[in-house]
Amino acid sequence: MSAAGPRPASIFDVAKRAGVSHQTVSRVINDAPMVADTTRARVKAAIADLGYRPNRSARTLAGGAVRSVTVLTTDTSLYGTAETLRGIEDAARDAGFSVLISVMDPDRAYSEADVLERLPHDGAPAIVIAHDEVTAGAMQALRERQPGALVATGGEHLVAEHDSADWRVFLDDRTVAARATRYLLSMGHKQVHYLAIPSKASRQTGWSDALADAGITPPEVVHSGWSVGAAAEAAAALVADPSVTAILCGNDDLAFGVLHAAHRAGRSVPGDLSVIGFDDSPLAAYHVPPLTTVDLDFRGVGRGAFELLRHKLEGGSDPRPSWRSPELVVRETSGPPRQ
Amino acid sequence: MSAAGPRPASIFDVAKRAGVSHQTVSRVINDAPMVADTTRARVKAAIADLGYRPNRSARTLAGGAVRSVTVLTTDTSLYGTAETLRGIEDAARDAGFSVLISVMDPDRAYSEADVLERLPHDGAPAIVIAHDEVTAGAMQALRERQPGALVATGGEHLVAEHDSADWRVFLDDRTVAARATRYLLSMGHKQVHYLAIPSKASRQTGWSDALADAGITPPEVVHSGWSVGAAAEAAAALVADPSVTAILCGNDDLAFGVLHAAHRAGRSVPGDLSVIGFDDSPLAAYHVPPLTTVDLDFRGVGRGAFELLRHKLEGGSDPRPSWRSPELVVRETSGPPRQ
DNA sequence: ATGAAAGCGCTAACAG
DNA sequence: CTGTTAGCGCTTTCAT
Repeated sequence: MSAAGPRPASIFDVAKRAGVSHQTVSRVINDAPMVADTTRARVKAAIADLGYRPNRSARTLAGGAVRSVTVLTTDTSLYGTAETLRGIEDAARDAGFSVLISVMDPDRAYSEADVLERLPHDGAPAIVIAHDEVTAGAMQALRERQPGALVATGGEHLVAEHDSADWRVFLDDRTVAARATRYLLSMGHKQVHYLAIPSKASRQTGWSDALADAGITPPEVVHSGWSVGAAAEAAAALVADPSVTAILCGNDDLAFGVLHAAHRAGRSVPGDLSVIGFDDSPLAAYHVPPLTTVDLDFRGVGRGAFELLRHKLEGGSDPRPSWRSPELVVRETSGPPRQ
Repeated sequence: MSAAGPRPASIFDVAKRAGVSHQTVSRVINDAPMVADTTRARVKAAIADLGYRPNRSARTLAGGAVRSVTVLTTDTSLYGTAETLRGIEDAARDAGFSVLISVMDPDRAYSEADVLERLPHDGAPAIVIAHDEVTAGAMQALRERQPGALVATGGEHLVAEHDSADWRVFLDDRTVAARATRYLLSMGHKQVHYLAIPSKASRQTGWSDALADAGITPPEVVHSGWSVGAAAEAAAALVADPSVTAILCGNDDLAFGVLHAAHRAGRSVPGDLSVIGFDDSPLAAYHVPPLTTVDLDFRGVGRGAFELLRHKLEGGSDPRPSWRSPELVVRETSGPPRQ
């Protein structure tokens, strides 16, 4: 009813076999200096013979350097989240960290204690992928309890401006949203509508700012769930309205939903209607027609989040942002309005 | 340069504050019987006051019941993998387990030691989402080292038939692949082609079996990578061939790629060409045109994998498969060949 | 119903 | 360069 057979080899077994103290073994497995080459070799041989592998729990407990990150998120299947996670994993693996992932329910309420409960122990390093109320709450809770061991991605809108930014990593989707909106305007569209993802994304701000700058009153935002299906429904009325010629969508999935709805409503794209998404998900370029969207380097941001966390943990050289800036990728779902 | 401020409260702090021994506190946090109600209340109050939370590493080290699973996989962004992971997470959370995820590089070679390295300690419970050589290798390595603490999903083709199935959980995609093939044949297609995902999936076997049963020699399989783009390229020649009227694709992404290629080649779907995918990913129903595909309950399988693992760990009632069987979902990318 | 003692496997701080 | 001594915070097992 239980796991394996005999008790796994411990550091003491290795020590005995190599004829050294357990401490020397510890030094070897931690690549510490001050070990004679011959000793090191002998220990390594013993390790190999015994199939010894260090016990992570023991290491953590004994207070060695931290080697794990917990990622808090609500939905691993959303493109942005999944990619960010990938980036974190990549970077963490390179650094020899293991990744714990804790998925929260977007429809539940979490107390501070509930959030802390998700860490392996108090003060454990964490990265929050914040894009909704639940994750934003988790972010705040950890921010207060362990500011030195927290990094969050996203949520630009969620924190006060004066707050130091040394614990957050995000893409400037606001600026690019404004750019996308201006691009549509410049092609002759008189108005640009916005179909919003559930998260209060700053891209919405960029959109309305750009409209305001152009002297246009932003129309009412249409809200959608995260799924393609939800978007298709939410946008049904919008696409049916012949006066609507351009829709900016909170992400690619919503854009696909809009495209579907437009097709059903008999409106051609981009002839009757221009549609722009956010994410540049893998399908965007291969949709029929290919989707105009915004390239968002979530994977890079994930890497950046990990690097920043590690920096906070261990010091060392300041990590510099290394991800691509958001960029508008014009494909075939956008064009001038048909006159 | 380090985490939080003062040392987090330990079981001893709680004990002192509640005026009991640390052992009693342990009993309380483990819901053990044999604790007076008043004592229990007092301890709980102390826990709340101090904001105490048990340290997972210490618990694990001390040999308490295991409360974590490590999931080994190669790609968290593939639909099937992501959904399976979701299912595992859901079930694990319900059971109070934490989920460790270890993502392997599909293009690397891993020794047995490399695989074991990814577990927090020897004998730690693991679930392998096996769908390529790397994960299949990990599955075998763990199978040998710790048969009692391993469950794998997928990989029906990877193990000998006589092997007991008490550690694997999978969808019967072979049968449904045969059914899909027969469905195409029954509509009048003389031949059905297959665009394969990199993984040696049993759906390919189902396809060729169905053709053979119908007295048709299966055409050469066309191989594709996992991405939509790769599929579009891999299928370019196939879709350009007017004698090809039906293509079964290894998954939905490949199908989207084929649809894209077909569009570029000027072949109409389903008039000139029928296309069927696997997965019923969220986009399938909303593609233009909606994709005929196979519903695969990965999330259910993920749950099932966790339940099975837990059963192996703790005994208890036999978990029964609770996921949906694969089912063909006919939408608008399939039909009779144009005569 | 509660407490005391021992130890899980490891690292840290000190001795040599 | 190497060994010794203390814990880390918790759960056993055995007393009481």
